[in-house]
Amino acid sequence: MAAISGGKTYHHGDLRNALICAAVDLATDGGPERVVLREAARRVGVSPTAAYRHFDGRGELLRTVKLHAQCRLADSMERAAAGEPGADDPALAAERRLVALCRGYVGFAVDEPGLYRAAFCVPRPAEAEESVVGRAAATEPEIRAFTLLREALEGLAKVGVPRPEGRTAAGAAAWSAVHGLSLLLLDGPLRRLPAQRRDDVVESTLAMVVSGTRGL
Amino acid sequence: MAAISGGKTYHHGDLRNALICAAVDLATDGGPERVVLREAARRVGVSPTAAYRHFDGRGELLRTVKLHAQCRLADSMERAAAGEPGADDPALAAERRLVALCRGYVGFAVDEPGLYRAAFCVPRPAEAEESVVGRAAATEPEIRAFTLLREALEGLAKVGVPRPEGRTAAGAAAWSAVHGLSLLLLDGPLRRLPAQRRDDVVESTLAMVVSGTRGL
DNA sequence: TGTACATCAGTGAACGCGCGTTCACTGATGTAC
DNA sequence: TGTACATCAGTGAACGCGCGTTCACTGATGTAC
Repeated sequence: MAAISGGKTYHHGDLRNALICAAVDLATDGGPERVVLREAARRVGVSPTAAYRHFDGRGELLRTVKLHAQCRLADSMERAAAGEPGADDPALAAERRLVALCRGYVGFAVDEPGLYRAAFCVPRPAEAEESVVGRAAATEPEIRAFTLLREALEGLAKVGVPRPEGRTAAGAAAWSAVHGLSLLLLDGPLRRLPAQRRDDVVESTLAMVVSGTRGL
Repeated sequence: MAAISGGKTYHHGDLRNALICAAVDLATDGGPERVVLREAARRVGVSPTAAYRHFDGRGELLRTVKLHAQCRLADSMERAAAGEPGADDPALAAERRLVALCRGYVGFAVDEPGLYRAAFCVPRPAEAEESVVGRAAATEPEIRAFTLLREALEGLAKVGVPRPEGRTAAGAAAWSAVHGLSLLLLDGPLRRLPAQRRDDVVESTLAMVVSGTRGL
């Protein structure tokens, strides 16, 4: 039942959440591979063993961080879209929303590189193979970031822009563009671009997405 | 001087290259983090220490693999472009070349995921920080894959398609699209797409690139 | 209200692992006289 | 052509590190009577 409220409760009170927070911090400054069970426990001031009361092991801790990071990414997108002024022309409004979502996506990647990478990290081999057997090929829930992009494109479709048959693919294309851009900016050869040039590249890419999906 | 020729020469004959090959093999099936100095030495049948005659350490070995992977990527792009039939209309020819290069890019990523990831791996923190001081902010050589894309866009420009001021940015945008697409297909949520659907997504993305850069 | 007991959430020490790297060394090769 | 020696390319054992995980345990909490 665990009274969730603050302070030092009896044992620890909320160790699971404390560990998640520590692990998220680790990911924030160092990416997913920095998420280390022992270090998380250390930061919370607890023995490594204690973590096993709350998680199956390192894998589950990391998976939790990954989900958290995905939420944060989607939040950033929605925040960016919420700040966008509407427009009388619904097609223009839909286009603006799409662009804003993309800007929120790339913005999150640039501001929180570690978390961003965690959102897309991939479990180590052993686990991945077996889990397909174990969980009957569990279909992973669609990432909200992608849902947002897809819906924005559907909004465009309503006012007649992208043709229905290409719509899912258009979503994937748009996603590819912002995802690739983000990674080139973070880890890739665009890493050292000064902020001004970076914004240019971001805007060009978004222009490509908008005018490019118009044709699909 | 080392007579490079085959067989077991005196000491080893060509240990440096043998280690590189082993390390490339490791990267090929496991990505950059699988590149482990001890394992490379083991595969060649040599003590780990021997590697230090030829490399500064693990970092240098990995950097060598990375360069190799980048070359392979560019080769794949050029091969794809070479197979493309020309066209009477130079604008069409230029567009086809761009698309072929992109197809070669994504094709390499899909066929050689480990190497592809190695081509874009990023050195561990400590090294990165210090090397900037040590090598006076050495500008890394431009990746040939990007040069190819940029030149293809310049080809398009000659026949009047993208406007000059946006050309570099257009290159980055195109690169972003194929890079992001590749990673979503490899590690990301598009990982489990059946081959047919995957091709659809690839073609849509390429269509977005072409029609999208036309407007820049 | 008080006591006995089950349960839950932690501890601390230890395991085995594989890594990168360093040490003092040895044995093969090539070179000068 | 033969010998002494420098150099080069390897060996083998060891270091320290930090990790994930398991073990038998202890101490605090909540519950039944």
